[in-house]
Amino acid sequence: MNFKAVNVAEVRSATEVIFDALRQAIIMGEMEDGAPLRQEEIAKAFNTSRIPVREAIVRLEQLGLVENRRYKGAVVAAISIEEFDEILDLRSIVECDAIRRAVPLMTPEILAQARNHLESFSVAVGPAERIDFNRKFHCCLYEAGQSPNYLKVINSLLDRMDRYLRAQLSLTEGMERATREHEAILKACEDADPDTAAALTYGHVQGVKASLLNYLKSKRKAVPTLPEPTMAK
Amino acid sequence: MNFKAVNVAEVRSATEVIFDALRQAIIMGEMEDGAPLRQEEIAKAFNTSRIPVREAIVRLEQLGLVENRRYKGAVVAAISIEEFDEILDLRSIVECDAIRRAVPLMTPEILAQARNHLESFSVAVGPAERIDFNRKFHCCLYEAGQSPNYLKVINSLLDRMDRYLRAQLSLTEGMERATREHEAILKACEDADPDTAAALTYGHVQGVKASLLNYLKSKRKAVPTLPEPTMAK
DNA sequence: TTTGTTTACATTGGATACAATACACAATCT
DNA sequence: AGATTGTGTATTGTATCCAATGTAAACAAA
Repeated sequence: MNFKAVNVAEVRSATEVIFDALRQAIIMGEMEDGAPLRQEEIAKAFNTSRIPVREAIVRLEQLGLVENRRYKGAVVAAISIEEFDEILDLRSIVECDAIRRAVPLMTPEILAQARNHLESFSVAVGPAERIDFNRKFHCCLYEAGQSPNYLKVINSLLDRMDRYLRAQLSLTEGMERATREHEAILKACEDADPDTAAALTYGHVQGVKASLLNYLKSKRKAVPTLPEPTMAK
Repeated sequence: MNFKAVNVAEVRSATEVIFDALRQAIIMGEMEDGAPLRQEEIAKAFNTSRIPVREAIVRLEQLGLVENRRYKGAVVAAISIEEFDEILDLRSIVECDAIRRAVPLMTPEILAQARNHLESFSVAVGPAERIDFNRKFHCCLYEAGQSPNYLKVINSLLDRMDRYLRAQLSLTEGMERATREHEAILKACEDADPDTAAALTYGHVQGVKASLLNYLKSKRKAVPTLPEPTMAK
């Protein structure tokens, strides 16, 4: 007898599989803002009926990743500039407090792992990889705090925002700044200095907010009323 | 032609109706912690099939109001003492910042409405009514801030906590203290003093945390290992 | 009595079928 | 032409049915 044991309790339902896949696709920016999620199409792709697809969509809707309108279906939810402003303020205060709670509970292992993520982040080439390690770095630190509710809020906000960071993390300037700030945050954690870590985290997120809003505003100003003729199909 | 127009788009789906009803029942404490939500039973009660019931349950699960285990069904989610501690810390900082953002945007109408809620709260007799007006008072102020994401987080946390406030708001002491603190918060808002309003809100929630944790700990200590014989059925 | 096994039943997960609605386009009228 | 109405099709919402799983009672063995 020769088999690989698998925890039966972890076998996932169709709903979970579909939810994870859709969530990942949206977070990674593989679906444009406003792109529709057709139940039948998704069901076929996963070889299931529409029932688990619908439940996955309901979950996405509850997370704010899609907007679901009766008899019209779900589309990937976009974020307005005003909402970015608000979400990043909210992230500032929650992540700031999350890391303050976490610092006293950080073990050498966690700090080492965070440093790994930081290193992977700084040498990553593609935007997707960078976004991924950026998140892993921050959340790795927050997770030390054993505060599942803080984490749920943070992750939910990051889920909605992450894909918009591509532009920032494609620029050398953005990468250098992020790496520098991450380094400072990690050092404060290693020094077991919660208040400094908290202040740096707050400043970091506010910095992201400033550069993101700046970028979005300039982009929208560049397209005053109509898309460029060359963009038309 | 003479008829009252009704926005058909607002006619709600079975899923929405069921979701609202279940959510309300859980918030109001009409279902004990751990009570199972049987799909068939609920479907019969609403004269629908189990499909919309399942989607409603998925939404409740995403909000943390129920725990849903595969092939075992959903039960009303309880909150541990550690989680109360965490949730109330999270509420403190989010509500604190929410009111800070809101104060500059408060109109006389909003302030008047808040005062109404405060008045209704202080004279309310039943715990359910008190919980309701307590929430209306606070959220009425936060809503002035036009920060839907702050509100969503706050409401989600309140949804999970509110029913546990019954005991606090059944005591004269708790009511008097709450009314006094509400009065102070409202005054700071009327004075257009965001920082004072924020500080008072923070203190208010932390006060709730202290008294709630104190109550829960004493209650659990009173029942060391087994329930009293008289409680057995 | 206690432990393990079988079996029947209750409950949930998912597939299929049908109903309700939106949308696009043709037909009609002024 | 333009507006209006009818019609067909795509899509979503819900009901019904079957399969997979959990639960507990009945039963057998020690």
